[in-house]
Amino acid sequence: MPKQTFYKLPQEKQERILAAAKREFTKVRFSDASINRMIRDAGIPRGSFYQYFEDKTDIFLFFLEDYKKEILGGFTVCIRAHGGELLSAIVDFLDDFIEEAFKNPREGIRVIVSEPWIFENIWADMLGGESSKEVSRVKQEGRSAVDWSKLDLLDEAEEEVFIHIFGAVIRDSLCEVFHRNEMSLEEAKNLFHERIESLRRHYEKRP
Amino acid sequence: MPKQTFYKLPQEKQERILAAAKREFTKVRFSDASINRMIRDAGIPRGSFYQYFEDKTDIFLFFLEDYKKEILGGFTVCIRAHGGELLSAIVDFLDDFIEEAFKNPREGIRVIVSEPWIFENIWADMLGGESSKEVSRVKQEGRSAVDWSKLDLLDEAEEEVFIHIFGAVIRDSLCEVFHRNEMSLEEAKNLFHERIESLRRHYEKRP
DNA sequence: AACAAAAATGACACCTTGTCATAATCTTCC
DNA sequence: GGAAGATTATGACAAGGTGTCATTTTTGTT
Repeated sequence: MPKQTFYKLPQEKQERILAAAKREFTKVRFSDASINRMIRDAGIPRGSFYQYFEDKTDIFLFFLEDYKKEILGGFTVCIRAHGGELLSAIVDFLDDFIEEAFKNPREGIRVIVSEPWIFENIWADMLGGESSKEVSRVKQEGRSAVDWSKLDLLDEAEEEVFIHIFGAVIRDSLCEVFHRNEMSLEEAKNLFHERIESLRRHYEKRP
Repeated sequence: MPKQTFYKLPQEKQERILAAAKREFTKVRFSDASINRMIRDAGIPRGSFYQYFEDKTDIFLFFLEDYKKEILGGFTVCIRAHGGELLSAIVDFLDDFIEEAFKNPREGIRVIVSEPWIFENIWADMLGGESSKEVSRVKQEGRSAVDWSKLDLLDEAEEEVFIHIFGAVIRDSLCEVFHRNEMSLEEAKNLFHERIESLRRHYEKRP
């Protein structure tokens, strides 16, 4: 996370830097992102960057806080719209997400799938772990929007385990869709549907 | 995959290069691996490297073929030892794998978790996709070593879906164990057990 | 205003990668 | 054997990346 100095900066400058970071990180994958380009874009000298951030990871994590709120917030809305049904909600959410990603070819999605720890970082916020107050709130909301009684889980421990399994499947599928060889929109959607349906068949309570 | 020129090289030189690649890729994560170090280690000039390989990814994929055979082969033996019970086999296999990884702190494991597409590449060999003849054979053996009748899967399609879900959970857990904050050996093992047990409870046929 | 602390700055050292002109070597054919 | 042609080897080079640090500028305090 940014150093003290960064937060003392005028709002305008902070935003300019965040915007440049966002442009860079949504354009190329993390490992290809360049500090050089970001500072050129933001119009700050090289030395200043290191006055504000430790390194690329540092500014990325800062940027990610924003991105997280956006994603988790949107998902929570979606869960509510589906009356707490997590699995129906995710299908809907991913359909939109993929469509969007196919429209703006590849942009943005790279943020999530480019490094294993990134999705995990996002996902962890639905579980626990240290996050900023704001993100914590968003996380709590998301979790409590789910109607857990519809799933066949023994106790809170397995509830947590399920969230991990669920997250793993989504991440894995996202990687597959956006990382490997080309795939049509229909194929991509279908890939998700199949997997979520399998989870539903085995994890939803039967009457 | 390597260019023609590489395969015309004397065996000894090929092996020297592969060995150097292996040392590099098992020491640092993919994005930090340096061609420079590899060629220095292997004692070949810079220009030659590009005569043999396209780039870092190219030599990595070459190295990975070897690594895959090792991993998939070992897992197949383990599946057989468990009479085809996939879930029991994976618990056993991962226990060993993690113990090994904790002994030689962090070495090797990086290969798998450092980039999302790597594990997928390995895993894909249990499903299909283009692989070398040798790997294909290993893959077929692995798949047919599993006693699928013990799992509650509708048809071959869901069998395939399950392999993905299964792989996703393992990869996700590996990332969690080796990527994020420190974790004790016991905690790590327990993390896997919990998740595999949940899968077992929901995916194994009930009497 | 004078002094100390904090922040800004860009040149620098050192790394990386991929290319390319040239040199060395191997093939082939007469 | 030797000359021509194809293939391979080689390291210097350009272009770009990162993190540091001595120096200048700004800010805050007495």
